Amino acid sequence: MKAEIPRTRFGSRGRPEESRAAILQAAIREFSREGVAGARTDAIARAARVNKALLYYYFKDKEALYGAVLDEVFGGLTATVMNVLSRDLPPRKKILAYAGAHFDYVASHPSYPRIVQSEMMRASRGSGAQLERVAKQYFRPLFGKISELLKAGQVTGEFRHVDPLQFIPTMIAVIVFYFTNAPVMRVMTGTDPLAPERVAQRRAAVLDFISAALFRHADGTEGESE
Amino acid sequence: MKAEIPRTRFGSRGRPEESRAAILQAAIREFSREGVAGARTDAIARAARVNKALLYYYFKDKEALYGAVLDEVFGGLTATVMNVLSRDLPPRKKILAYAGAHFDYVASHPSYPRIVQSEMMRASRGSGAQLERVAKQYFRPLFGKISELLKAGQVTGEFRHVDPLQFIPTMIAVIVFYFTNAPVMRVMTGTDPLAPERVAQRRAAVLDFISAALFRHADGTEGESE
DNA sequence: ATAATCTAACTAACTGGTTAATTAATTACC
DNA sequence: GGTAATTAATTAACCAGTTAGTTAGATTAT
Repeated sequence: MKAEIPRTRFGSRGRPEESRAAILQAAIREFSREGVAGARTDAIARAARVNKALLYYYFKDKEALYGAVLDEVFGGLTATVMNVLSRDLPPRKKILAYAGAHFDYVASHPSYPRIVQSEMMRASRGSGAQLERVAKQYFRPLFGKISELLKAGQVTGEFRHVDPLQFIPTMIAVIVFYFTNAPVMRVMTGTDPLAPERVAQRRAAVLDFISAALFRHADGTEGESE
Repeated sequence: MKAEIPRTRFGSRGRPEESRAAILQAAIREFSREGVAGARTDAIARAARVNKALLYYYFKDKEALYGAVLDEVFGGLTATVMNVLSRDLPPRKKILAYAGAHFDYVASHPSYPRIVQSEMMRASRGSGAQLERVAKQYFRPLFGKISELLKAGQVTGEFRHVDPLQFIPTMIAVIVFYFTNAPVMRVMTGTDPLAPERVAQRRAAVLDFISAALFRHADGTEGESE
């Protein structure tokens, strides 16, 4: 009756891993575009070319699916970036290598910073569990590594004396903000902020800012707060 | 006889202005906590101690209410900050006064940065209209003023040569990021990032970063990207 | 078989928005 | 000056459309 369907869908009896992966990717896009509350499970299933019930076969519920998305996103980022931080480099080079890698990762995964940002903002109730998990699992080690690096740079005299608790968030802000706010920039400039040359320009500016704010200059200029 | 102008808003029981204001304030809290999609009109009505239908009496629909919230938030911020930027001050003092004012405004309105940030991230479809309006109405003039200021500082030689299109978003990122990410910081440090002394500490760090990144130092150190 | 993978169809709860009625201040009119 | 009409402000109850999540069964590799 309806046996031959040359549809691209890997319907029943396909590669289960592919189904799962398709759901995850679709979920990343949907969550990043609409936010946790705005994301529709139907839309995710449709985008993944899968029946909605399959989401619930692979993931407990919407929140768990979101959790998996967070792991995918933060996992990928920290893997990339921690690798760079483990290399044996002098402090100045290393901090710039880290910032560059972080920037590049974000730049090449346009939906990621939106998810990161919106997760970071989730304060209240139940969501807190997810945030706590993510912060401890991914951010804490990252923070630790970068703190060490800052300390090392201060010991060699290459870096100004900055408080990691202030400087690290600042650095991440500078790296990420451009991408989360691309929509605004698009409206204001009328051009596409994600065009390759614009991104390259931003990259240079970010590294310049970090250098200016962190590196001790030729003369003895200082000026730390605390 | 008394046919004057009792323009003082006649109505019935209750203070209508108070009801409207209560709705707006409740909406600010709800939208900032839950996001646009996550915000529940029932919850807003409950928090404002008002019947839900009254929201729709004062505002066309949820989206219009959200628009009013945006105007409240962005209006308040730009009013404060534009005032500072119009003062007659030397560039260095003025940029720090601006950054300080921006920081203080955000610090004293804890739910505002969340709204700002989540609005900035709304890219796609229908929401675009709202974002475009806000960007043109509030951000554009602010951008213009700060650009002039940067130019003035460069002319007098006090500032490094930076591209406003890069520097302004960076500066705003540094000012705002700490507050949007307070939940994460709370988890990571175990302390309250919004405690007064922590906020004061952050304020100093922000101004320090901006100084380091923008002010030309005693020696001839330069280093701009573009 | 049988166990893993997948789907059509369904439902219970929720959510934005509406409606029709109610209350009280103001005004029109005698 | 009294009172009926008017109008703003407000609410209880409701509805139609969504939405997350379920169920019962189909398909297929081993």
